[in-house]
Amino acid sequence: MNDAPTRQRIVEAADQLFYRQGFEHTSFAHIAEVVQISRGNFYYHFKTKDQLLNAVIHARIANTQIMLDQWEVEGEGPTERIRSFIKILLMNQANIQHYGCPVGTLCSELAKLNHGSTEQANTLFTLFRTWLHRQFTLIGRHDDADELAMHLLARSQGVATLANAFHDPKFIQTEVNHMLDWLQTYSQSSTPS
Amino acid sequence: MNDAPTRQRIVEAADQLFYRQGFEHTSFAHIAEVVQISRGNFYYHFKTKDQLLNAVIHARIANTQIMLDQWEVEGEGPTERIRSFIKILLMNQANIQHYGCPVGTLCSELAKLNHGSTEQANTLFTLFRTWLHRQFTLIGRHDDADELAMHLLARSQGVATLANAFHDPKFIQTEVNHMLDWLQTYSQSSTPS
DNA sequence: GTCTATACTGAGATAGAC
DNA sequence: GTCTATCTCAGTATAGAC
Repeated sequence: MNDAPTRQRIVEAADQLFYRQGFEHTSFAHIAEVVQISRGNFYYHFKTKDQLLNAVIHARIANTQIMLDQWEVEGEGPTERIRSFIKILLMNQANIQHYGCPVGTLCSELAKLNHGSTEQANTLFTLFRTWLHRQFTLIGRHDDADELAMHLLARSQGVATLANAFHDPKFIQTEVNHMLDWLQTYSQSSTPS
Repeated sequence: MNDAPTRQRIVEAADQLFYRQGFEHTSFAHIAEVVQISRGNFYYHFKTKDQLLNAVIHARIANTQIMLDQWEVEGEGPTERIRSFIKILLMNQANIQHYGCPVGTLCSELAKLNHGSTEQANTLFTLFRTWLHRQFTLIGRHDDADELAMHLLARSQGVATLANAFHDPKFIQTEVNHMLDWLQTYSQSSTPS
């Protein structure tokens, strides 16, 4: 099924289970079952559950960076790139309806647990924030690039949360359209005053 | 400290702890400690943790309904009432930065736990949704009242999630202002085509 | 209605053989 | 690097005295 080194397979399985069931609710036993190893073997690779969480967060950070770099290369311009961001709501529609946003739900859970890795998880948000910031700056919104970045981030977060509660694909589509329209009003002013 | 019947004190303490620490992370021992009763006594009032959760959700539904009714009475018109909704982000600013939105975080957690009370918790969202729906209808937006309600709900959810991650009061204020501006564009068209 | 005592379970974590 | 066996502890839940 998967020939990757055990450590990596553990991280991948944990990543999925943390997303689908939450960090706290996911037990070593469950992960071990998915990876098809014994619980004992587990501790050869990760001494504690928190260590595993850190590995998962770092993997997510790396994967997110790769995705953002990809958008940077593929997108013809900043507006087109921001569109890529907005459209992940559609790309991951099914998962979002089932489990919410992987970033938002993890950060919320860790914040409640008062967990030491809360800030590490929040850097996932920061990754998107600074990337969007750069795109809006390129559009010419030097003064409010961060504000626009946060605004868009907040809107997609909200859509994910409600989509998770109401399971309504039409709602996601409608909100994505609104966000694309909203973006369009800024891209037209690409040569600012 | 609190002379209310024990059952009610348990529900109130659980409500707070579920909000601050999450449902799963909160133990009977912790609640019992807050309420100053023994763990054994606990089971006289609630046979299971799920029963307690249901009591908490119903208490929240009742309290939310009271708040919405209050806004209905106090607000001079639908626009003013919707402003009350938007401004809870400022009213509860401190709590939201610490613990996120009480509705959103509970629904997200229960969805991940695949918990039987997920739908019950989601009715909290529905309460706001239908209330906002009515206000937008009164403004004259008969055709897209629900869409506008969901849109506003989503935006406040997103703001709560990011405020929880970044702890930035200025961000909340900025977004609230944007929402109030957005609302204003609709209230002016109160006599629709 | 409230208490103490206790049973039962599952989870994180360790030791040591292979 | 992987396994089995085991420890410890916290959490839910029950029984029964007061």
